[in-house]
Amino acid sequence: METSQREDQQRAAARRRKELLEAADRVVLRDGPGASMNAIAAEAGITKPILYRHFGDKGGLYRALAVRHTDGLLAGLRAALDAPANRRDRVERTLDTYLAAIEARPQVYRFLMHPGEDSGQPESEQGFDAGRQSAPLLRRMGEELAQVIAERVDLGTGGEELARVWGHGIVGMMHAAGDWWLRERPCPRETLVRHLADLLWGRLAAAGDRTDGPGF
Amino acid sequence: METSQREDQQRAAARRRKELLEAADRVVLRDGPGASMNAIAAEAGITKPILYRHFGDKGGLYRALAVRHTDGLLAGLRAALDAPANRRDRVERTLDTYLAAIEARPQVYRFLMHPGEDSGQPESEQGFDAGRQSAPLLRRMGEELAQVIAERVDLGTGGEELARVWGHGIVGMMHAAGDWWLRERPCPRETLVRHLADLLWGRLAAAGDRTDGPGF
DNA sequence: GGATAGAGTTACCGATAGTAACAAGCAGGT
DNA sequence: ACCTGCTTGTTACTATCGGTAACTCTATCC
Repeated sequence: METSQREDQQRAAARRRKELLEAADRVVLRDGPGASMNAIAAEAGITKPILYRHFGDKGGLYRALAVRHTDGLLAGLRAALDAPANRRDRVERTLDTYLAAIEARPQVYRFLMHPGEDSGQPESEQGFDAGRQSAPLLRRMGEELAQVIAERVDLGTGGEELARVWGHGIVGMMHAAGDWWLRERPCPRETLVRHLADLLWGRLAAAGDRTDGPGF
Repeated sequence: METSQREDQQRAAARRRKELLEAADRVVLRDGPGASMNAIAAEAGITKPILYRHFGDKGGLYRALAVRHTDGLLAGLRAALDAPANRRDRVERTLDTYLAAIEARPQVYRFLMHPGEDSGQPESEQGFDAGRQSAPLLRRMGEELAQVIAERVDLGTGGEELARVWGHGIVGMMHAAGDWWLRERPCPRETLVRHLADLLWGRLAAAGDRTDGPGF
């Protein structure tokens, strides 16, 4: 059995690429999304042009980095979404999976979602990049959820379009609420999950008007 | 009546600042969020250091720009939110106000929300800035909505916290769905508004499971 | 031994944010 | 008349960053 030279080289390149990505990960998590290509190359023990040979440009590197993390998160969400349970439980578990992920690794979250903000010391403002990572993650999650909704919920005619609207809308709700919650931590995670599920369960429509209060 | 020299100067400075912001607006809307300080200064008929004297740094300029647009949008949303109508109508009108705004001026929207993406020709990737504008707008809208919810909806004890969760969640839903809709335009605006309002009205909870389809 | 291919380096380019340092107009006080 | 102080404006510069061209080194295959 002869592993051809070609195959060997390709495997070596893939391994190298993975090493570079891990180095980039360390730097980005340490220096924030403003990490420079020079810094990443130095962390990997090499120099810039090699990074460019592997990833094309900075966007390519950051995209590869984002895909790594995004895939991990999406796998978890898919599991929660497809679990054998009633709908309310599935929704709560999915919300909780997402929130637990961003709670556990806020640095990664900020890299994926808020690539414009430094995470560490108040460094110079310039040079951050890869702003376009957040939208793809949100969009991928939205499409994923839309598909699950369309598959498992009976929405009648035109349900496919409705499912997509809801998929993106629910993901956006989860994202914005999670972002706010991560910043202010106003309540424990389960509470947030319950509140959001309540919202999706129509509690806003069911609640009565307030008639008390000053002036009424 | 002596207008003191000091007051005159301050008014002149404010007027100048407004002119500069208008020039910056034109450039940003033409060149996308990657507009350089040099380009903005040239459009205003001056040179860079003056911009820096007025706005401190690029973030300051972009922040001032964002505040301008954000205030306009928020005023419209407040009006729709406080209109004398039943809750469903208010919700639909608010959603429609937001979506109409981003539909009418997508360039402004992209500047506020996706500062990382060029809008025009595929220019060089570097130099965009002011990534942190989108979060403040979303947060301000979330807090605004939370306040209206807390004021007008009876949510029982702990309602204030619930209102904030919902405020941010609903704003995120609106934002993500709007972003997706603006990109793909899969349906007319009224349809999107109705779908989102239906989601908030608990139609997801009320719908039955699908039992048809291949394999079941 | 000599050609070939990849990994790696140095040294550079062009653009950008941001900053001195300096010049010109214009008030008011002496 | 002259100086002082303030604002507006300029030119010319620095530092940094993304990205690239051209070169070297090493190992492998013929």
